[in-house]
Amino acid sequence: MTSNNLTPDIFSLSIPALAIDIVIFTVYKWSLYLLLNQRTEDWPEKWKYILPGWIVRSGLSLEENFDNILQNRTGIKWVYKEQLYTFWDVNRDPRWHVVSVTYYALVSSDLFMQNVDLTKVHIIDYSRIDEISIWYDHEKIIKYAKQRLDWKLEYTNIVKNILPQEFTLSRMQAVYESILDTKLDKRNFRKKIASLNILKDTWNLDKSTNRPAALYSFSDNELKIVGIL
Amino acid sequence: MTSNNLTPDIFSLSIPALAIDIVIFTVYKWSLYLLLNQRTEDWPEKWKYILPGWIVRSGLSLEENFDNILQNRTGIKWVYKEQLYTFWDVNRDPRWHVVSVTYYALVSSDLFMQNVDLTKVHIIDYSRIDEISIWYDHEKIIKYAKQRLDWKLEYTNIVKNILPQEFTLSRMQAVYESILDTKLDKRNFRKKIASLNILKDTWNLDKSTNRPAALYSFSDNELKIVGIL
DNA sequence: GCAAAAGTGTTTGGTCTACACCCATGA
DNA sequence: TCATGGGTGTAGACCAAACACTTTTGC
Repeated sequence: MTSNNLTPDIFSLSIPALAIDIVIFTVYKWSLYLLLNQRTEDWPEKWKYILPGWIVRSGLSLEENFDNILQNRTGIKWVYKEQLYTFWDVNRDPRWHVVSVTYYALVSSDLFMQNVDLTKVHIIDYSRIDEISIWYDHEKIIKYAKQRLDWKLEYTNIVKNILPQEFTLSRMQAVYESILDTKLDKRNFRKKIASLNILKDTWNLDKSTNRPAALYSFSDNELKIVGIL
Repeated sequence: MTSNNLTPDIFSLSIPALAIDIVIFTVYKWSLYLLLNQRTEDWPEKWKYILPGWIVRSGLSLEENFDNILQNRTGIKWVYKEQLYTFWDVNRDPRWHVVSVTYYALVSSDLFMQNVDLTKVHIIDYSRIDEISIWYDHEKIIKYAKQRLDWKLEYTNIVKNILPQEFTLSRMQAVYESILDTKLDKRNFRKKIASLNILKDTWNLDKSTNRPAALYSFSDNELKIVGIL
Protein backbone atom coordinates (compact mmCIF):
# COMPACT_ATOMS: atom_id res chain seq x y z
CA MET A 1 0.00 0.00 0.00
CA THR A 2 1.56 3.26 -1.10
CA SER A 3 0.66 6.77 -0.15
CA ASN A 4 -1.35 7.05 -3.34
CA ASN A 5 -3.69 4.34 -2.20
CA LEU A 6 -4.71 6.68 0.55
CA THR A 7 -6.04 9.33 -1.83
CA PRO A 8 -9.49 10.14 -0.50
CA ASP A 9 -12.30 8.37 -2.27
CA ILE A 10 -15.50 9.48 -0.68
CA PHE A 11 -17.37 6.32 -1.57
CA SER A 12 -15.02 3.67 -0.24
CA LEU A 13 -14.11 5.87 2.68
CA SER A 14 -17.53 6.76 4.02
CA ILE A 15 -18.92 4.86 6.90
CA PRO A 16 -22.59 3.98 6.95
CA ALA A 17 -23.67 5.42 10.27
CA LEU A 18 -22.52 7.06 13.44
CA ALA A 19 -24.44 6.70 16.69
CA ILE A 20 -24.40 8.26 20.13
CA ASP A 21 -25.10 6.10 23.18
CA ILE A 22 -25.43 7.58 26.64
CA VAL A 23 -24.86 5.94 30.03
CA ILE A 24 -26.87 8.07 32.45
CA PHE A 25 -26.31 7.76 36.18
CA THR A 26 -28.35 9.24 38.97
CA VAL A 27 -28.55 8.73 42.71
CA TYR A 28 -32.17 8.33 43.74
CA LYS A 29 -33.12 7.83 47.36
CA TRP A 30 -29.98 6.10 48.62
CA SER A 31 -28.83 4.10 45.60
CA LEU A 32 -27.14 4.49 42.27
CA TYR A 33 -29.47 4.11 39.32
CA LEU A 34 -29.04 3.82 35.60
CA LEU A 35 -31.46 5.10 32.96
CA LEU A 36 -32.12 2.54 30.27
CA ASN A 37 -34.51 2.19 27.38
CA GLN A 38 -36.11 -1.01 26.30
CA ARG A 39 -36.11 -2.17 22.70
CA THR A 40 -39.41 -1.33 21.03
CA GLU A 41 -41.88 -3.82 19.62
CA ASP A 42 -40.73 -3.90 16.04
CA TRP A 43 -37.18 -4.81 16.97
CA PRO A 44 -35.84 -8.24 17.71
CA GLU A 45 -35.03 -9.02 21.35
CA LYS A 46 -37.56 -6.45 22.40
CA TRP A 47 -37.39 -7.31 26.08
CA LYS A 48 -33.74 -6.36 26.42
CA TYR A 49 -32.52 -3.18 27.99
CA ILE A 50 -30.52 -0.81 25.82
CA LEU A 51 -28.65 2.43 26.39
CA PRO A 52 -30.47 5.58 25.35
CA GLY A 53 -28.99 6.37 21.97
CA TRP A 54 -29.60 6.87 18.32
CA ILE A 55 -28.03 7.39 14.95
CA VAL A 56 -26.76 10.95 14.51
CA ARG A 57 -28.17 13.23 11.84
CA SER A 58 -25.74 15.02 9.62
CA GLY A 59 -26.11 18.77 9.38
CA LEU A 60 -26.48 19.11 13.13
CA SER A 61 -23.57 19.61 15.50
CA LEU A 62 -22.61 16.92 17.93
CA GLU A 63 -24.14 18.91 20.79
CA GLU A 64 -27.43 19.27 18.96
CA ASN A 65 -27.46 15.59 18.16
CA PHE A 66 -26.71 14.73 21.78
CA ASP A 67 -29.46 16.97 23.13
CA ASN A 68 -32.02 15.64 20.63
CA ILE A 69 -31.21 12.06 21.41
CA LEU A 70 -31.20 12.66 25.14
CA GLN A 71 -34.57 14.37 25.04
CA ASN A 72 -36.16 11.90 22.67
CA ARG A 73 -35.00 8.86 24.50
CA THR A 74 -35.45 10.01 28.10
CA GLY A 75 -37.36 13.29 28.19
CA ILE A 76 -34.47 14.88 30.09
CA LYS A 77 -33.32 18.25 28.77
CA TRP A 78 -29.88 18.55 30.25
CA VAL A 79 -27.27 16.33 31.87
CA TYR A 80 -23.63 16.70 32.76
CA LYS A 81 -21.75 14.66 30.19
CA GLU A 82 -18.28 13.48 29.30
CA GLN A 83 -17.22 11.52 26.28
CA LEU A 84 -16.35 7.97 27.23
CA TYR A 85 -15.09 5.96 24.27
CA THR A 86 -15.77 5.41 20.60
CA PHE A 87 -16.66 1.84 19.75
CA TRP A 88 -16.28 0.52 16.30
CA ASP A 89 -17.35 -2.85 15.20
CA VAL A 90 -18.62 -3.92 11.81
CA ASN A 91 -20.65 -6.61 13.53
CA ARG A 92 -21.83 -4.51 16.39
CA ASP A 93 -25.30 -3.71 15.19
CA PRO A 94 -26.68 -6.50 13.04
CA ARG A 95 -28.74 -4.04 11.05
CA TRP A 96 -25.82 -2.01 9.74
CA HIS A 97 -22.23 -1.05 10.34
CA VAL A 98 -22.24 1.46 13.16
CA VAL A 99 -19.59 3.47 14.91
CA SER A 100 -20.81 4.51 18.32
CA VAL A 101 -19.55 7.50 20.28
CA THR A 102 -20.47 6.84 23.89
CA TYR A 103 -20.91 9.31 26.73
CA TYR A 104 -21.48 8.93 30.38
CA ALA A 105 -23.75 11.43 32.02
CA LEU A 106 -24.76 12.47 35.52
CA VAL A 107 -28.02 13.96 36.58
CA SER A 108 -29.21 15.02 40.01
CA SER A 109 -32.33 13.27 41.18
CA ASP A 110 -34.33 16.51 41.38
CA LEU A 111 -33.47 17.54 37.80
CA PHE A 112 -34.13 14.00 36.73
CA MET A 113 -37.55 13.87 38.40
CA GLN A 114 -38.61 17.16 36.83
CA ASN A 115 -38.04 16.05 33.27
CA VAL A 116 -37.83 12.32 32.91
CA ASP A 117 -40.42 10.57 30.79
CA LEU A 118 -40.94 7.26 32.52
CA THR A 119 -42.86 5.87 29.56
CA LYS A 120 -39.60 6.00 27.63
CA VAL A 121 -36.96 5.24 30.17
CA HIS A 122 -36.61 2.72 32.97
CA ILE A 123 -34.67 3.41 36.09
CA ILE A 124 -32.55 0.44 37.06
CA ASP A 125 -30.82 -0.06 40.39
CA TYR A 126 -27.16 -0.39 39.50
CA SER A 127 -26.63 -3.15 42.04
CA ARG A 128 -29.08 -5.32 40.05
CA ILE A 129 -27.28 -4.76 36.77
CA ASP A 130 -26.09 -8.32 36.53
CA GLU A 131 -29.60 -9.67 36.95
CA ILE A 132 -31.13 -7.98 33.93
CA SER A 133 -30.73 -8.71 30.27
CA ILE A 134 -28.88 -6.02 28.37
CA TRP A 135 -28.66 -5.78 24.63
CA TYR A 136 -25.47 -6.70 22.81
CA ASP A 137 -22.34 -5.01 24.23
CA HIS A 138 -24.15 -2.31 26.17
CA GLU A 139 -23.33 -4.03 29.43
CA LYS A 140 -19.63 -3.71 28.67
CA ILE A 141 -20.10 -0.01 27.98
CA ILE A 142 -22.00 0.43 31.25
CA LYS A 143 -19.25 -1.24 33.27
CA TYR A 144 -16.65 0.92 31.58
CA ALA A 145 -18.68 4.03 32.34
CA LYS A 146 -19.00 2.98 35.97
CA GLN A 147 -15.22 2.59 36.26
CA ARG A 148 -14.74 6.05 34.85
CA LEU A 149 -17.36 7.45 37.21
CA ASP A 150 -15.64 5.82 40.21
CA TRP A 151 -12.34 7.32 39.24
CA LYS A 152 -13.73 10.77 38.59
CA LEU A 153 -15.51 10.75 41.93
CA GLU A 154 -12.26 10.05 43.74
CA TYR A 155 -10.14 12.55 41.92
CA THR A 156 -12.41 15.42 40.91
CA ASN A 157 -15.31 17.44 42.22
CA ILE A 158 -17.64 15.83 39.65
CA VAL A 159 -20.01 14.75 42.43
CA LYS A 160 -21.64 18.17 42.25
CA ASN A 161 -23.42 17.04 39.10
CA ILE A 162 -25.30 14.34 40.99
CA LEU A 163 -26.12 16.44 44.04
CA PRO A 164 -28.87 19.02 44.21
CA GLN A 165 -27.85 22.69 44.36
CA GLU A 166 -27.81 22.62 48.17
CA PHE A 167 -27.07 19.50 50.14
CA THR A 168 -25.95 18.28 53.54
CA LEU A 169 -22.59 16.69 54.16
CA SER A 170 -24.35 13.47 55.13
CA ARG A 171 -26.07 13.45 51.75
CA MET A 172 -22.78 14.01 49.98
CA GLN A 173 -21.15 11.22 51.92
CA ALA A 174 -24.07 8.92 51.10
CA VAL A 175 -23.58 9.61 47.39
CA TYR A 176 -19.95 8.53 47.67
CA GLU A 177 -20.89 5.48 49.67
CA SER A 178 -23.61 4.33 47.32
CA ILE A 179 -21.61 4.80 44.14
CA LEU A 180 -18.29 3.46 45.40
CA ASP A 181 -20.07 0.81 47.45
CA THR A 182 -18.04 1.48 50.61
CA LYS A 183 -18.55 2.80 54.08
CA LEU A 184 -16.69 6.03 54.88
CA ASP A 185 -15.76 7.43 58.26
CA LYS A 186 -17.91 10.48 58.97
CA ARG A 187 -15.25 12.51 60.77
CA ASN A 188 -12.50 11.80 58.24
CA PHE A 189 -14.84 12.53 55.34
CA ARG A 190 -15.84 15.91 56.76
CA LYS A 191 -12.25 16.83 57.57
CA LYS A 192 -11.16 15.96 54.05
CA ILE A 193 -13.95 17.90 52.35
CA ALA A 194 -13.33 20.90 54.61
CA SER A 195 -9.62 20.88 53.78
CA LEU A 196 -10.35 21.03 50.05
CA ASN A 197 -12.23 24.33 50.23
CA ILE A 198 -14.63 23.36 47.50
CA LEU A 199 -17.85 24.01 49.40
CA LYS A 200 -19.49 27.07 50.83
CA ASP A 201 -21.95 27.14 53.67
CA THR A 202 -25.30 28.50 52.45
CA TRP A 203 -26.41 29.14 56.06
CA ASN A 204 -29.61 27.36 55.19
CA LEU A 205 -30.73 24.35 57.15
CA ASP A 206 -32.29 21.10 56.07
CA LYS A 207 -35.08 20.56 58.59
CA SER A 208 -36.42 17.38 57.05
CA THR A 209 -34.38 15.34 59.49
CA ASN A 210 -34.53 15.43 63.25
CA ARG A 211 -31.61 17.60 64.09
CA PRO A 212 -31.40 20.24 61.30
CA ALA A 213 -28.32 19.91 59.10
CA ALA A 214 -26.25 22.66 57.50
CA LEU A 215 -26.74 22.99 53.74
CA TYR A 216 -23.72 23.49 51.53
CA SER A 217 -23.19 24.24 47.87
CA PHE A 218 -20.14 24.08 45.62
CA SER A 219 -18.19 27.33 45.65
CA ASP A 220 -16.86 26.78 42.15
CA ASN A 221 -18.45 25.66 38.92
CA GLU A 222 -15.45 24.31 37.06
CA LEU A 223 -14.42 20.71 37.06
CA LYS A 224 -11.44 20.52 39.37
CA ILE A 225 -8.86 17.85 39.84
CA VAL A 226 -8.71 17.28 43.58
CA GLY A 227 -7.94 14.07 45.39
CA ILE A 228 -11.15 13.66 47.34
CA LEU A 229 -10.81 10.21 48.80
CA MET B 1 -39.37 16.13 17.56
CA THR B 2 -41.16 12.91 18.30
CA SER B 3 -39.85 9.40 18.44
CA ASN B 4 -40.96 8.87 14.86
CA ASN B 5 -38.58 11.54 13.65
CA LEU B 6 -35.79 9.27 14.77
CA THR B 7 -36.70 6.49 12.39
CA PRO B 8 -33.43 5.64 10.70
CA ASP B 9 -32.97 7.20 7.30
CA ILE B 10 -29.64 6.11 6.00
CA PHE B 11 -29.21 9.14 3.76
CA SER B 12 -29.81 11.95 6.21
CA LEU B 13 -28.07 10.03 8.94
CA SER B 14 -24.79 9.14 7.29
CA ILE B 15 -21.75 11.19 7.96
CA PRO B 16 -19.32 12.00 5.18
CA ALA B 17 -16.06 10.71 6.57
CA LEU B 18 -14.31 9.34 9.60
CA ALA B 19 -10.60 9.84 10.22
CA ILE B 20 -7.97 8.49 12.59
CA ASP B 21 -5.24 10.82 13.90
CA ILE B 22 -2.36 9.53 16.00
CA VAL B 23 -0.20 11.41 18.49
CA ILE B 24 3.00 9.36 18.68
CA PHE B 25 5.47 9.91 21.50
CA THR B 26 8.95 8.53 21.86
CA VAL B 27 11.91 9.27 24.09
CA TYR B 28 15.01 9.60 21.97
CA LYS B 29 18.39 10.27 23.52
CA TRP B 30 17.29 12.19 26.62
CA SER B 31 14.21 14.03 25.43
CA LEU B 32 10.58 13.52 24.58
CA TYR B 33 9.82 13.63 20.87
CA LEU B 34 6.70 13.73 18.78
CA LEU B 35 6.31 12.17 15.33
CA LEU B 36 4.61 14.54 12.91
CA ASN B 37 3.96 14.63 9.21
CA GLN B 38 4.11 17.70 7.08
CA ARG B 39 1.32 18.65 4.69
CA THR B 40 2.20 17.62 1.15
CA GLU B 41 2.68 19.97 -1.81
CA ASP B 42 -0.79 19.86 -3.27
CA TRP B 43 -2.43 20.91 -0.03
CA PRO B 44 -2.80 24.42 1.27
CA GLU B 45 -0.55 25.43 4.18
CA LYS B 46 1.93 22.86 3.08
CA TRP B 47 4.61 23.92 5.51
CA LYS B 48 2.53 23.10 8.56
CA TYR B 49 3.01 20.06 10.74
CA ILE B 50 0.12 17.67 11.01
CA LEU B 51 -0.58 14.54 13.01
CA PRO B 52 -0.11 11.26 11.19
CA GLY B 53 -3.64 10.33 10.17
CA TRP B 54 -6.00 9.59 7.36
CA ILE B 55 -9.58 8.90 6.42
CA VAL B 56 -10.65 5.38 7.33
CA ARG B 57 -11.70 2.88 4.70
CA SER B 58 -14.93 1.03 5.23
CA GLY B 59 -14.78 -2.73 5.05
CA LEU B 60 -11.69 -2.84 7.25
CA SER B 61 -11.77 -3.08 11.01
CA LEU B 62 -10.61 -0.21 13.13
CA GLU B 63 -7.39 -2.09 13.97
CA GLU B 64 -6.62 -2.68 10.32
CA ASN B 65 -7.29 0.94 9.51
CA PHE B 66 -5.07 2.05 12.37
CA ASP B 67 -2.19 -0.19 11.31
CA ASN B 68 -2.47 0.85 7.66
CA ILE B 69 -2.50 4.52 8.52
CA LEU B 70 0.35 4.16 11.00
CA GLN B 71 2.51 2.33 8.50
CA ASN B 72 1.66 4.57 5.57
CA ARG B 73 2.24 7.78 7.42
CA THR B 74 5.29 6.83 9.49
CA GLY B 75 6.69 3.49 8.33
CA ILE B 76 6.28 2.11 11.85
CA LYS B 77 4.60 -1.28 12.12
CA TRP B 78 3.51 -1.37 15.71
CA VAL B 79 3.00 1.06 18.59
CA TYR B 80 1.32 0.87 21.95
CA LYS B 81 -1.90 2.84 21.58
CA GLU B 82 -4.85 4.10 23.56
CA GLN B 83 -7.88 5.91 22.26
CA LEU B 84 -7.82 9.55 23.27
CA TYR B 85 -10.93 11.38 22.15
CA THR B 86 -13.29 11.67 19.23
CA PHE B 87 -13.46 15.16 17.76
CA TRP B 88 -16.39 16.25 15.72
CA ASP B 89 -16.59 19.52 14.00
CA VAL B 90 -18.33 20.32 10.76
CA ASN B 91 -15.76 23.04 10.17
CA ARG B 92 -12.77 21.06 11.28
CA ASP B 93 -11.42 20.06 7.91
CA PRO B 94 -12.24 22.70 5.31
CA ARG B 95 -12.40 20.03 2.59
CA TRP B 96 -15.23 18.04 4.11
CA HIS B 97 -17.07 17.24 7.24
CA VAL B 98 -14.85 14.91 9.23
CA VAL B 99 -15.18 13.10 12.53
CA SER B 100 -11.76 12.26 13.88
CA VAL B 101 -11.02 9.44 16.31
CA THR B 102 -7.68 10.30 17.92
CA TYR B 103 -5.20 8.00 19.58
CA TYR B 104 -2.05 8.57 21.49
CA ALA B 105 0.73 6.09 21.02
CA LEU B 106 4.06 5.23 22.59
CA VAL B 107 7.03 3.67 20.90
CA SER B 108 10.43 2.78 22.30
CA SER B 109 13.31 4.48 20.55
CA ASP B 110 14.81 1.17 19.39
CA LEU B 111 11.57 -0.03 17.82
CA PHE B 112 11.10 3.42 16.37
CA MET B 113 14.58 3.52 14.84
CA GLN B 114 14.15 0.11 13.24
CA ASN B 115 11.05 1.00 11.30
CA VAL B 116 10.55 4.73 10.98
CA ASP B 117 10.57 6.24 7.50
CA LEU B 118 12.15 9.62 8.02
CA THR B 119 11.11 10.77 4.55
CA LYS B 120 7.52 10.64 5.75
CA VAL B 121 7.73 11.65 9.36
CA HIS B 122 9.59 14.35 11.26
CA ILE B 123 10.72 13.93 14.79
CA ILE B 124 10.01 17.04 16.82
CA ASP B 125 11.43 17.80 20.25
CA TYR B 126 8.37 18.21 22.43
CA SER B 127 9.93 21.14 24.26
CA ARG B 128 9.93 23.07 20.96
CA ILE B 129 6.29 22.39 20.27
CA ASP B 130 5.28 25.99 20.77
CA GLU B 131 7.84 27.20 18.27
CA ILE B 132 6.55 25.26 15.29
CA SER B 133 3.47 25.80 13.19
CA ILE B 134 0.87 23.09 13.57
CA TRP B 135 -2.10 22.62 11.32
CA TYR B 136 -5.61 23.54 12.51
CA ASP B 137 -6.49 22.06 15.89
CA HIS B 138 -3.79 19.42 15.98
CA GLU B 139 -1.86 21.36 18.59
CA LYS B 140 -4.83 21.15 20.93
CA ILE B 141 -4.98 17.40 20.38
CA ILE B 142 -1.25 17.09 21.09
CA LYS B 143 -1.53 18.98 24.37
CA TYR B 144 -4.46 16.84 25.38
CA ALA B 145 -2.49 13.70 24.57
CA LYS B 146 0.46 14.97 26.60
CA GLN B 147 -1.78 15.52 29.62
CA ARG B 148 -3.07 11.98 29.30
CA LEU B 149 0.46 10.66 28.96
CA ASP B 150 1.59 12.53 32.08
CA TRP B 151 -1.27 11.14 34.04
CA LYS B 152 -0.77 7.59 32.83
CA LEU B 153 2.94 7.75 33.65
CA GLU B 154 2.19 8.72 37.22
CA TYR B 155 -0.54 6.19 37.85
CA THR B 156 0.24 3.16 35.70
CA ASN B 157 3.15 1.09 34.47
CA ILE B 158 2.67 2.45 30.94
CA VAL B 159 6.29 3.59 30.85
CA LYS B 160 7.27 0.08 29.72
CA ASN B 161 6.02 0.94 26.26
CA ILE B 162 8.62 3.68 25.87
CA LEU B 163 11.52 1.73 27.37
CA PRO B 164 13.48 -0.97 25.57
CA GLN B 165 12.98 -4.55 26.72
CA GLU B 166 15.87 -4.24 29.21
CA PHE B 167 16.84 -0.98 30.81
CA THR B 168 18.68 0.49 33.77
CA LEU B 169 16.93 2.28 36.60
CA SER B 170 18.76 5.46 35.65
CA ARG B 171 17.30 5.20 32.16
CA MET B 172 13.84 4.67 33.56
CA GLN B 173 14.23 7.65 35.84
CA ALA B 174 15.43 9.76 32.92
CA VAL B 175 12.29 8.90 30.95
CA TYR B 176 10.15 10.12 33.81
CA GLU B 177 12.22 13.25 34.17
CA SER B 178 12.16 14.13 30.50
CA ILE B 179 8.44 13.58 30.00
CA LEU B 180 7.23 15.11 33.23
CA ASP B 181 9.89 17.82 33.02
CA THR B 182 11.00 17.44 36.64
CA LYS B 183 14.02 16.32 38.60
CA LEU B 184 13.51 13.24 40.75
CA ASP B 185 15.52 12.08 43.73
CA LYS B 186 17.50 8.99 42.79
CA ARG B 187 17.17 7.18 46.10
CA ASN B 188 13.47 7.89 46.52
CA PHE B 189 12.78 6.87 42.94
CA ARG B 190 14.55 3.54 43.36
CA LYS B 191 12.85 2.84 46.67
CA LYS B 192 9.45 3.55 45.16
CA ILE B 193 9.98 1.38 42.11
CA ALA B 194 11.33 -1.44 44.26
CA SER B 195 8.29 -1.27 46.55
CA LEU B 196 5.95 -1.70 43.58
CA ASN B 197 7.36 -5.07 42.53
CA ILE B 198 6.82 -4.40 38.86
CA LEU B 199 10.37 -5.07 37.69
CA LYS B 200 12.55 -8.13 37.61
CA ASP B 201 16.31 -8.15 37.56
CA THR B 202 17.57 -9.73 34.34
CA TRP B 203 21.04 -10.24 35.85
CA ASN B 204 22.43 -8.64 32.72
CA LEU B 205 24.62 -5.58 32.94
CA ASP B 206 24.74 -2.48 30.81
CA LYS B 207 28.48 -1.96 30.27
CA SER B 208 28.14 1.10 28.02
CA THR B 209 28.63 3.36 31.01
CA ASN B 210 31.62 3.44 33.35
CA ARG B 211 30.40 1.42 36.23
CA PRO B 212 28.15 -1.33 34.79
CA ALA B 213 24.48 -0.93 35.67
CA ALA B 214 21.94 -3.64 36.43
CA LEU B 215 19.42 -4.23 33.66
CA TYR B 216 15.76 -4.72 34.56
CA SER B 217 12.64 -5.65 32.65
CA PHE B 218 8.96 -5.49 33.52
CA SER B 219 7.76 -8.63 35.25
CA ASP B 220 4.24 -8.25 33.96
CA ASN B 221 2.81 -7.42 30.60
CA GLU B 222 -0.58 -6.05 31.55
CA LEU B 223 -1.30 -2.42 32.05
CA LYS B 224 -1.50 -1.97 35.80
CA ILE B 225 -2.87 0.85 37.86
CA VAL B 226 -0.13 1.65 40.36
CA GLY B 227 0.68 5.04 41.87
CA ILE B 228 4.22 5.42 40.67
CA LEU B 229 5.09 8.98 41.59
C1' DG C 1 -37.65 11.53 77.59
C1' DC C 2 -36.28 9.04 73.84
C1' DA C 3 -35.21 8.08 69.07
C1' DA C 4 -32.59 9.72 65.16
C1' DA C 5 -29.34 11.92 62.66
C1' DA C 6 -25.79 15.92 63.15
C1' DG C 7 -21.67 17.24 64.56
C1' DT C 8 -16.91 17.19 66.63
C1' DG C 9 -10.56 15.76 68.11
C1' DT C 10 -6.89 12.99 69.10
C1' DT C 11 -3.66 9.31 68.59
C1' DT C 12 -1.06 6.21 65.64
C1' DG C 13 1.16 4.23 61.71
C1' DG C 14 2.58 4.67 57.25
C1' DT C 15 4.28 7.26 53.37
C1' DC C 16 6.90 11.05 51.18
C1' DT C 17 10.82 14.12 51.26
C1' DA C 18 15.27 15.79 51.84
C1' DC C 19 19.80 14.80 51.96
C1' DA C 20 25.63 12.88 50.97
C1' DC C 21 28.83 9.55 50.40
C1' DC C 22 31.15 5.19 48.65
C1' DC C 23 31.71 1.91 44.60
C1' DA C 24 33.08 -0.15 40.15
C1' DT C 25 34.90 0.56 36.02
C1' DG C 26 37.23 2.78 31.67
C1' DA C 27 40.42 5.79 30.07
C1' DT D 1 44.58 7.97 39.62
C1' DC D 2 40.86 10.30 38.29
C1' DA D 3 36.51 11.10 36.09
C1' DT D 4 31.95 9.17 35.46
C1' DG D 5 27.76 7.46 36.51
C1' DG D 6 25.88 3.46 39.79
C1' DG D 7 24.33 2.39 43.96
C1' DT D 8 22.85 2.84 48.99
C1' DG D 9 20.09 4.53 54.46
C1' DT D 10 18.11 7.55 57.86
C1' DA D 11 15.53 11.21 60.20
C1' DG D 12 11.64 14.56 60.21
C1' DA D 13 7.33 16.15 58.19
C1' DC D 14 3.08 15.21 56.70
C1' DC D 15 -1.13 12.73 55.77
C1' DA D 16 -4.55 8.96 56.30
C1' DA D 17 -7.01 5.86 59.27
C1' DA D 18 -9.13 4.35 63.41
C1' DC D 19 -12.05 5.40 66.86
C1' DA D 20 -16.89 7.27 70.57
C1' DC D 21 -19.40 10.56 72.53
C1' DT D 22 -22.34 14.94 72.80
C1' DT D 23 -25.92 17.93 70.57
C1' DT D 24 -30.26 19.25 68.61
C1' DT D 25 -34.52 18.52 67.28
C1' DG D 26 -39.38 16.00 66.43
C1' DC D 27 -42.53 13.09 68.30
